[in-house]
Amino acid sequence: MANIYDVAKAAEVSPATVSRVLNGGSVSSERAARVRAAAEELGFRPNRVARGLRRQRSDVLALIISDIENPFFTALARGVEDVARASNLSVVLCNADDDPEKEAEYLDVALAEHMAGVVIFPASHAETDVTALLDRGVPVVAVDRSPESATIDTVTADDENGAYAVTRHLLDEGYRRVACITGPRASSAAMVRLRGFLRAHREGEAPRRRPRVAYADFRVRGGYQAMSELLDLAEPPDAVLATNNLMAAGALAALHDRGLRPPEVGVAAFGDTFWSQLVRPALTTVRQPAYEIGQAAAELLLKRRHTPDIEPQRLVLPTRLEIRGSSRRTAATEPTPTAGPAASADAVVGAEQPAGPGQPTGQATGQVRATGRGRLTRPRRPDAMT
Amino acid sequence: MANIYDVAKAAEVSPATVSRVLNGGSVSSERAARVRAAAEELGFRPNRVARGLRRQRSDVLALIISDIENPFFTALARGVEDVARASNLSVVLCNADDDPEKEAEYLDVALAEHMAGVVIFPASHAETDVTALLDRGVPVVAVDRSPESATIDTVTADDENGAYAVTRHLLDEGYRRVACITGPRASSAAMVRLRGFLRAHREGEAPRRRPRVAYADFRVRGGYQAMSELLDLAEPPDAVLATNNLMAAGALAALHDRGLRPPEVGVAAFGDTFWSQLVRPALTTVRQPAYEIGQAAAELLLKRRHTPDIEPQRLVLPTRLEIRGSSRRTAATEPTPTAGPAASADAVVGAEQPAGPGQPTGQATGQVRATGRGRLTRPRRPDAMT
DNA sequence: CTGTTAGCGCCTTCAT
DNA sequence: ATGAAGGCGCTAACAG
Repeated sequence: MANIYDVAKAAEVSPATVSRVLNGGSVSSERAARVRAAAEELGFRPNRVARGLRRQRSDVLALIISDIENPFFTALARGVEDVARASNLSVVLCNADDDPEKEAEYLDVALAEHMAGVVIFPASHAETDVTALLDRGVPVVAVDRSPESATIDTVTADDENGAYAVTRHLLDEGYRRVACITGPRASSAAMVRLRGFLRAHREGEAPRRRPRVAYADFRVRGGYQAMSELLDLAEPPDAVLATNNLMAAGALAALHDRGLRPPEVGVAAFGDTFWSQLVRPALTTVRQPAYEIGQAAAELLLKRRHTPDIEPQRLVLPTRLEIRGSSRRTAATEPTPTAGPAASADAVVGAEQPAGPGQPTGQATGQVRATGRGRLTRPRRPDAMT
Repeated sequence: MANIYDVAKAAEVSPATVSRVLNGGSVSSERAARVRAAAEELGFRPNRVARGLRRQRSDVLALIISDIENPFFTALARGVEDVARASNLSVVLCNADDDPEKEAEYLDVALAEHMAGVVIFPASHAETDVTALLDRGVPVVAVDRSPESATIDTVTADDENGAYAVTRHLLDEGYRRVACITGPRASSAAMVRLRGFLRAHREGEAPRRRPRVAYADFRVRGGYQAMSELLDLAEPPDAVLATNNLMAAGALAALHDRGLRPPEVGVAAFGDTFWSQLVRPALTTVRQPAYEIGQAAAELLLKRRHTPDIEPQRLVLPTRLEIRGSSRRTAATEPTPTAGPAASADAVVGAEQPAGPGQPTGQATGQVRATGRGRLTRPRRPDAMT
């Protein structure tokens, strides 16, 4: 494979001139043309490894996530990618699989490869250690939570207010015993969301009794079991908030198995996904601005890459409440339709359309991208968040 | 950051000795211990960029996929990863987004970074060009289809027989006008699946009339429109096969909007996903062995890495038919249940359980991994494929 | 604007 | 078993 010396020889210039042509140094247009022609002729591709060694920095950015199967991350990845590509950086995805050890390996790779930067969704608050990267000047931005090991740029969704808003919504719909299925106590996300849930209960005009909280494992099965146990109580809840989409799926299955059907029992969930609009009735969710988080993280990275010494920032992005049939009690008290099982339960607020013709496409291929591309033709409700 | 010279000095040996300790050369155990201690002390991390430059090869493997949001790829990625990690290779994911240009960029990166190998799901049969990689000795394995530009190792699912089997199943269930919603004519996957569909029709005891085929775009919206048009025909189909999961979602929505409900109209789809078991009734699918494909691809890559000159291989892996409520006409002719809209439509074949407690978890976290880990406790039906 | 030169960190002969 | 030395391909500093 040709290198710059070969090109230089063919173009009858020095290697430095070839390098300048490649990297935008000042070269007479005549020589530059000769270089380009020679490079083309020889099929020359600059060797990034050598360049990286010399420059002590590559132009590849690592995005380390904990679960590639989670739609949140796919949207996040697009946000990172779109911003990075605009700055001529490539993004590689590393799937740490929620395993601190695997994550450490990828952090090692990022370090040893002198990557341009790392966007990381830390597998663990305590164990994730990014100091080695920082010591070597590799910018690191954390998403969702920040590692204990260092104070760094962080981008998070405003989960607490999201949980608060959706809980308020359930209470406002007239549900009286709203329960929460949340994740393990060790998960800060689970705790933050729970906090918002509890705050909404404390604030009501009439003080309410302490709401039921079930701790599960962020998985479908856990959601199923938690919901089942809640329904077995002497005073079962009449609505439930699941703090992630998998547990919501489990909760829906549990309800279904007992012949209960939202919004008879109200259901809402954290995390808007592909199937949120696909199930009948469609599921009320708190949408996390995954794409925007990715964008913001990449932007912070680029900023810090340019000016390493600015103060670490903490960005908190608002969530959005997507109110759908699963939590609209009003729809449930209407007469049951005859045509199809859920023909009216799909009715949703305002200008939103039923899950049929158009919207699901947006969801499937990444609704969040729509924002970036201006393809979001549906009138947007104002954010339910303050 | 410390380099081997620093370590060598601290350990009072030569840099070559340090290198040998790192890479398993012969070093006296006493010196080796000194080197290790010094390396530990200095927090030394070998610089992979320099190593890559010297060795002309990295130990990172690229997986270039066309759509990170497609569950097929997430499972595929796990398969690649698990095999690669066993050989101490890291895997980075590159999301080419079905864009040949983006794909070319990532191929470029893989080339310029001297990656250990590339597993690629080619965005285009015609445009994807991997010759540059091959010329430089970077092994490339194609998944699903092989690029026109070269004959290389390829791993595919047996889509034609999968389509054949599921179509047979629909016919055997007694559906008489089975239509197919397939992808664009330019997509070889769409054409191969269609071929299986048509073959099943030709083979029946009684020759059947030529079945309806709708060409759509592999997206939800396209599936919706195609289904709508099929239903508008004078003789609408009583069953439909969608050749990917997104179009299936669209088709389901279209049926729903007309008050039709599977299995009244039979529905089956290519691609088993998270929500296949979540919808009611659960969706009959042709499961593609994504994880296994990933494994096989990585294994081919490793093999070729070691022995570059073996003949290119073509592996074809069997699909599996997952029969669920959406295509079981017998269930549909039973009296409509009173408790909940879908209480009985969930009944599924054999030992398979309803979508509640356990199975969805397996799905959500990657059913295919279960196979690898031996966690698949449910009795397996024999493969419907021959 | 252009060429010469040194060296990024490592591995790998080649000697010993 | 060990050390010395060259060079992978590129860029940045310095001269001209």
